Amino acid sequence: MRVPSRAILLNQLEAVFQMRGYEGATLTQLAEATGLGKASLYHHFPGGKTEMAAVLLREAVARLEQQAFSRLSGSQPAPERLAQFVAGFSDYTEQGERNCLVAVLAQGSAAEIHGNAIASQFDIWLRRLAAVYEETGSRPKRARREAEALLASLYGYLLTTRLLADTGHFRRGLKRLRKTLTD
Amino acid sequence: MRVPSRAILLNQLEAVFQMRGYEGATLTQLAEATGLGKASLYHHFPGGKTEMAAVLLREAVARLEQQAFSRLSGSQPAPERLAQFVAGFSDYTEQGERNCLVAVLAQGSAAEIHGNAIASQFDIWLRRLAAVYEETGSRPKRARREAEALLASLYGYLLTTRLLADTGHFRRGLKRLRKTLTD
DNA sequence: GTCTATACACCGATAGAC
DNA sequence: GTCTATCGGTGTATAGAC
Repeated sequence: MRVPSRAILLNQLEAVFQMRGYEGATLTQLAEATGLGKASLYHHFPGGKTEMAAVLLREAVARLEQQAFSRLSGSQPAPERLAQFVAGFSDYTEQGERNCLVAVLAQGSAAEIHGNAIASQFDIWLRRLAAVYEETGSRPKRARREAEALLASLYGYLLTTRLLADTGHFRRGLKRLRKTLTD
Repeated sequence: MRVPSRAILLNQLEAVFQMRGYEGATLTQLAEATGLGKASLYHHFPGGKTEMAAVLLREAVARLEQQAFSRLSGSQPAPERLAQFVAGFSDYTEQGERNCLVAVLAQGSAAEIHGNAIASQFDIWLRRLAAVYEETGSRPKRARREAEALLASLYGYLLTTRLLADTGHFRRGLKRLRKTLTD
């Protein structure tokens, strides 16, 4: 396998933060998940947990962009692009199996560091979604509300899937959501 | 003041758990928020953080029942009752200012203790919501999906409101949601 | 680049005086 | 019912050998 080992390492670390949250992820758990010793983690991330979270956050935003939001700019009709975006979001979360790190890092003490960056990133995303809704004929204000409703639904399904401990809930919910978008 | 001081104490503790999460809420912070010493907290909750979380969870479920779900059983038309339920949920979260403790305790290490109870409680809530949707003419399967979509939207708005750091987002979203229910 | 061993702060929790 | 003082354990982080 010629997969950059750095990517594997980041994926393993991300899994711990997703499951335990920022405060809940201890260096012992992060070390176990990666198969490295604590000191070795500090070789890769001299800044410790703080740096890990910062790197993983940038990485998560980039992946969301690539897998979901990039599908908003295409040649298909606007509703079809929105449905593709929802499908991309599902891919990003691995069909609801994994949480979104952006949401994870917006809570607790991590929010004090990353809160502003996350808030402005979400506003950018909402503008892009709203622009697509405007193509469907909605006026700016209404388009913004529709964009907000869509993101709330996506993150809502992601959250309630955890509350219900059932990823089938996520898959069915997003399927339904895609259908309402293309009707 | 003739307000039961126990209620004030619980409210102060709940605020810390809501803002910092279960792991993030330290005894030092809990003590500071209540104006008590750590040892005094152990007088009220001999089981420590574990007991606080358990008591607060029961209390939160009871308040959700009282403020939101109880409005599903009334004499008005089903859509109107659903809108009332949404309004009650808004009250419960103080218009998005405060997070839902049930959602907070479904994450990290607290999930290992309370996860099962939370999952079955949410299933009960979904059944009650689905029953109301059935009154509007939806078949059981569809009613269940509509119930899931409604809860996902509510908790989604609560989450994205935190991501955006803007409670106006929550108020507008729920207003919009109520409107779609009664149309 | 990985390890063992360790430093030191803070965590949850308890003892015991008042 | 509240406090101060303190315990043992674990958290993050570092030193230094290999």
